[in-house]
Amino acid sequence: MEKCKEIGQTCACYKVRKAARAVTKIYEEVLRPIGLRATQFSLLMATRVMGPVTVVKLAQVMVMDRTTLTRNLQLLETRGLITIKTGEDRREREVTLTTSGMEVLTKALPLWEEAQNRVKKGLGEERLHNLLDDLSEMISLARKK
Amino acid sequence: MEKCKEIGQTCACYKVRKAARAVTKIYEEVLRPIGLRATQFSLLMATRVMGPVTVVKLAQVMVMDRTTLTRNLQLLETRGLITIKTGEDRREREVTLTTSGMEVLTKALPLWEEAQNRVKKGLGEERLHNLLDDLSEMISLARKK
DNA sequence: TTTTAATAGGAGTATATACACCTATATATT
DNA sequence: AATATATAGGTGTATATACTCCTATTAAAA
Repeated sequence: MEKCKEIGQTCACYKVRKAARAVTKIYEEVLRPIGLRATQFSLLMATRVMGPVTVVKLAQVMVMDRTTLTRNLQLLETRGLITIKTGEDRREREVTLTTSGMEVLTKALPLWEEAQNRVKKGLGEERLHNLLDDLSEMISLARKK
Repeated sequence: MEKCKEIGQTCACYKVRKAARAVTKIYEEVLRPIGLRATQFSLLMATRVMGPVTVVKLAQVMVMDRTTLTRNLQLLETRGLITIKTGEDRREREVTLTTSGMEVLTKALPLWEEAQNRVKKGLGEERLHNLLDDLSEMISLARKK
């Protein structure tokens, strides 16, 4: 049980989750004025790029459980930032960004940039780039099985 | 709005949260047989090393909101894995690992090692080490303000 | 063509997370 | 000592997350 101390420094899960809480705080602080959570901002961005897109496809890209995505999308739909309607294949549901959603994103972008710059300056551009690459690797690693 | 695509690759918040979901899945998969979530495992570990420890102190170390910690601790207390009792300073509440909690940790450790090894092999020991260091840097960066 | 498989998605439930607002206790100020 | 302030902690509420089990629809097999 003497390992416990090391694990606090070496456990990938612990460290990544802790970092997620920490970095989320930075971004949500700046996004609060427009009432967007970190996940919501990411979802709107993804929808902007991929939409119209099905729930399953979006969940794959976000590495998010399909049912988690459903709940998250419902909130955005209620606020009129996206639309969700049945696709040609009537099993599928297509998610699309609305004009209102686009407007919110336009307001969000400079705020996002504030947070991103703070992280960039804090870590250094080089190091941040490296970090993001390594995280991508970790993500695809987890996808494999 | 053409920036949207890049942001998917460069947003630190998005990437770290996504990685957290991905890596959590790996660890929770192996921990499921003993009924521990990733956060619960980390909390037990932290309590093992730091306990008896106050809620505020534990929250600082975990970079977790105090109230979040309260809810998480309640679950562990209900299961008899920790005890929470009023300290000398009667505002404080001291968290301590129980014998039962220690036993669960003993069972959890080899399972945790499975997951950790999978990540270590996937990324390479060197790269993982680097990644964890960079995440530590990001965490302390977020702590500063 | 009927039956069976696979796929897309939702609802129930439980945990994780944090903000706003509250109480209790200890410390500092006067 | 009485009051004010700071600190520790909890509750209400809302979002985030994912597992299990369910239905609907499409595609495949017989």
